[in-house]
Amino acid sequence: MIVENLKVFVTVSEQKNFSRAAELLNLSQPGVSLHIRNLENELGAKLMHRSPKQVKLTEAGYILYEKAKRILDLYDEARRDIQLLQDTVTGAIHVGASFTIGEYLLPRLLAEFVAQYPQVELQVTIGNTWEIVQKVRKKEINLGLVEGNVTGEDLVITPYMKDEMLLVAAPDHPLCAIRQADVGKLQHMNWILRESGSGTRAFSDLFLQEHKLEVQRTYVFNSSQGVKEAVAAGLGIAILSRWVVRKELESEALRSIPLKGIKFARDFSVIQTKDHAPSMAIERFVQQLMEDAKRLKANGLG
Amino acid sequence: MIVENLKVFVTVSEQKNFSRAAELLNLSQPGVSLHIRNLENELGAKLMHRSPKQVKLTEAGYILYEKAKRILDLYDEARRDIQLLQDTVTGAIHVGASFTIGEYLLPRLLAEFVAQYPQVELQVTIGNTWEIVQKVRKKEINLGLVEGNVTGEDLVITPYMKDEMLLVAAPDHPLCAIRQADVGKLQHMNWILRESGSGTRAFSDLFLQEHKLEVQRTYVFNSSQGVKEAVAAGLGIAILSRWVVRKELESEALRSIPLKGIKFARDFSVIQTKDHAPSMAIERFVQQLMEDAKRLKANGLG
DNA sequence: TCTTGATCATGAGAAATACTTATGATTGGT
DNA sequence: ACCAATCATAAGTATTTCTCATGATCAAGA
Repeated sequence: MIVENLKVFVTVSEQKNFSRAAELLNLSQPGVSLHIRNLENELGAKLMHRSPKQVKLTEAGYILYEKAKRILDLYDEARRDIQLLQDTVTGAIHVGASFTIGEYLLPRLLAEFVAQYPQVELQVTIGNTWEIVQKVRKKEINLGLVEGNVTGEDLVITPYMKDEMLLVAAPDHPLCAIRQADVGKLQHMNWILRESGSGTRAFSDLFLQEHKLEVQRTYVFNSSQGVKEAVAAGLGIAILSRWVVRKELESEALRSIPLKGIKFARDFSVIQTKDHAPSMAIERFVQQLMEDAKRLKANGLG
Repeated sequence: MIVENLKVFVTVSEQKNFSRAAELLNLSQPGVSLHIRNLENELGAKLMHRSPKQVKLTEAGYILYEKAKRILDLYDEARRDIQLLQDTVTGAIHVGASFTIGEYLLPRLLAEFVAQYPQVELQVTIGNTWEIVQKVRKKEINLGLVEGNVTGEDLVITPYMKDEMLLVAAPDHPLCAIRQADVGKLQHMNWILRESGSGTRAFSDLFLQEHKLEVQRTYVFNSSQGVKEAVAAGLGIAILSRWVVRKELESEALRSIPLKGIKFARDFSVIQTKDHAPSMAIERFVQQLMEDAKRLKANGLG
């Protein structure tokens, strides 16, 4: 224990007996003597009169005793409060997440959460945005983490983080040669897309539609990994979250193409049903999610 | 330091930076990490989120932080108060003591006192009761510890301990053969006495006079040791404090002769001048003297 | 009076812990 | 892609703590 020295001192003071204190503390009697001697050396004062018949606090000892008792109380309180915090947060959480969030952001968050609340049982379901929203509605999961503009009267939707979307291509793609690409350059391209129902797909569709871009060919994958591989192989271009392509951008396997005057962005949101009060565990989970997002933002990510 | 773990934790919490905390604490950065890890293991909860860009307390960490600050404050208070106690008790004490007290009781008391109040400079003068009283009057010494019935309008005399006097003789002395000696048997004996002015001498004189005892011969020594040697050599008998002959009685070098119906006793007293307020050091010294006497009494001595 | 029991101190060696240096991993900035 | 800052990890060393054995003190009882 952290304050063991003081614990020993208080026990001896109250027992007025080194040997008895040693037993109570599961220690040898010389061990107890040592503790007291250490304290006396550190404080530069004799703390107790010792004799075979009587152990009695000196004045200095009494001063320390009064403080030490309060210190031990405080430490116990701290331990109890922390324990209580963890005990309160029990039960199970079933989290749903879209592929982007579930594969690239959630793992670290979960690790932190279980470290702090080890009593909570966590289950994760990954699916595309549409699937997750459906499961939240059917209460098959407690909360969903998805991207894009989900709507629904029966749902509570809380954006918690900005997500930057990037237009990516293989490094040897013609677009990469252009100094300042603009949207006009994107006509008649081959596009790699996620399947329908995916938030990333919805985002891409919206972009293509808004800028009236003609598409030459499309390839559809139902995983981010597939999309990335296809883009890297030079099969086409894609719009993906920065989180998804972070590693590939660093290793130059993919390249991000900035588009003049266009900043792709969307929100990551928490989706919950309206009706019943969430459990303590869920509340804490959301709280930690928010804090984590804040921390990422402070670090210049988010 | 006793609460070093918490000190490290608080420092890191406030600096929000392990390395900086390490510098402040004169520790290596891994050392700091270790402290925090130990705390986390002991409390079974993660205390801080660590990242190169930010160190932040978890909820459990915040709980501990609040308590830890108060614990450190309490410990500092304790240390300060104890230091204050010892600082207050400074200066010099000049103690005078009669031979009996000075040689047989004072040494242990002094050892205890300097352990508790190391800043006090102690000087001791040993002399017979009369000499000590004179020195107190002349303020050559701060206080005197003497035996017997000292009187004096100008002095404060505080008895603090009973002293038992014993009639002692060599083991082969005729008196030792008598089963129940009484005062009558003490006529025409050889007596070993201390010099005039000694409290022990005054006690002996009073005893001889009260019981109208004729003395055959007297030998006078100005030290207890001399008296004991003379008695042991069979030169005569003497009345001495139990404290003086304790060892000799145990080793059978001398024997105590109980006298029917007579219990020798006198007081040990503290002698101080009336006029000026004693220094803190002197006050504490007297206080400790009293406590020590109480402790001896509790142990069946006094 | 001698022994006995209870108690605390001390010393030596063993076990546990803390500390440091060197190195690795992560992250954000240039 | 590299650099700087920061925390984690590993291995070896140093320090501290612990226990066992023993010694000293003291009072009580045979």
